[in-house]
Amino acid sequence: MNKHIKPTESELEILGILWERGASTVREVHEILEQSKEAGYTTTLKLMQIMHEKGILTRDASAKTHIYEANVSRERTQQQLLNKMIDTVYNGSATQLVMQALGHHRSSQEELDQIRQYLNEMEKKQK
Amino acid sequence: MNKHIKPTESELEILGILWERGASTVREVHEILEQSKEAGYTTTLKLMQIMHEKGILTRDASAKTHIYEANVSRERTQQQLLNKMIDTVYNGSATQLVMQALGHHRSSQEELDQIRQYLNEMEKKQK
DNA sequence: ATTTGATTACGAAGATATTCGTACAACACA
DNA sequence: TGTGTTGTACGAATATCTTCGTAATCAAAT
Repeated sequence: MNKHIKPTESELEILGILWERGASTVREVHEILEQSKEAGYTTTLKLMQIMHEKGILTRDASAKTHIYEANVSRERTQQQLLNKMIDTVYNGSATQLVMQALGHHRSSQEELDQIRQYLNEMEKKQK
Repeated sequence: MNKHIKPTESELEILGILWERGASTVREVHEILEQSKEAGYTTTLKLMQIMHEKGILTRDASAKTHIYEANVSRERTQQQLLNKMIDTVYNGSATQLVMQALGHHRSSQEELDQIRQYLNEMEKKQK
């Protein structure tokens, strides 16, 4: 089965936090969420419970305070969203997306080199 | 005023078509939409009417068959979605996104060169 | 043991998005 | 003029997402 991940906006925010922190309690997630967004605690709780029902999160409920963890990989989710975006918004051109991404974010010298190296490797493989 | 664009999934699909085709009738949009999605004609109509109400589309209603056009630029919308995506899903790293985009889409030699050239220009500007 | 604080469970309200049936208007042409 | 076709308007049903109040549960502190 090739599970089709389609997290909502709010769910993505929570996933982002769990990917960064790893397994966490609702309170921990909520406290980070609060920094950028106004929300009640039970709202965050409910969201995470629903995500658990959907299978997006796993949880350890052995202790009173449950511990949640992302059950979809960051990479898979990234790739899925990226593909969708290239398809609908960039009309299929990954190159367009790449250049726009580069154009609007200051990249360090190291990052530019990293990308260049990546390009070189890709070229070799093509031959 | 800096309008904050936040098209829904369905709206994005329609925008994508209008960006490609330019001003179009509901039927024209609908026929393209049908190729990748199942939907009734009136559903597409309603969506485009709502988008018009929201200001996402303009329309010429002088003739019986109305003609719709995107009222948000592709670039602005791309940038907005891209930023959001880099922020939440790529943890702020545009470089990560760029490499993943390159890694999963066969790029032609021309495209690779184009990107390299772009990198060089960016480097010059930095100094 | 009782109180206090933190946590989860549950349900429901509100908001938004999606879908489509039906009615009405305009047009085409036999 | 009458009939069929194509289009828009409108409203409503459905689905989904988001938010939060309240009650029940558990644990720690007094």
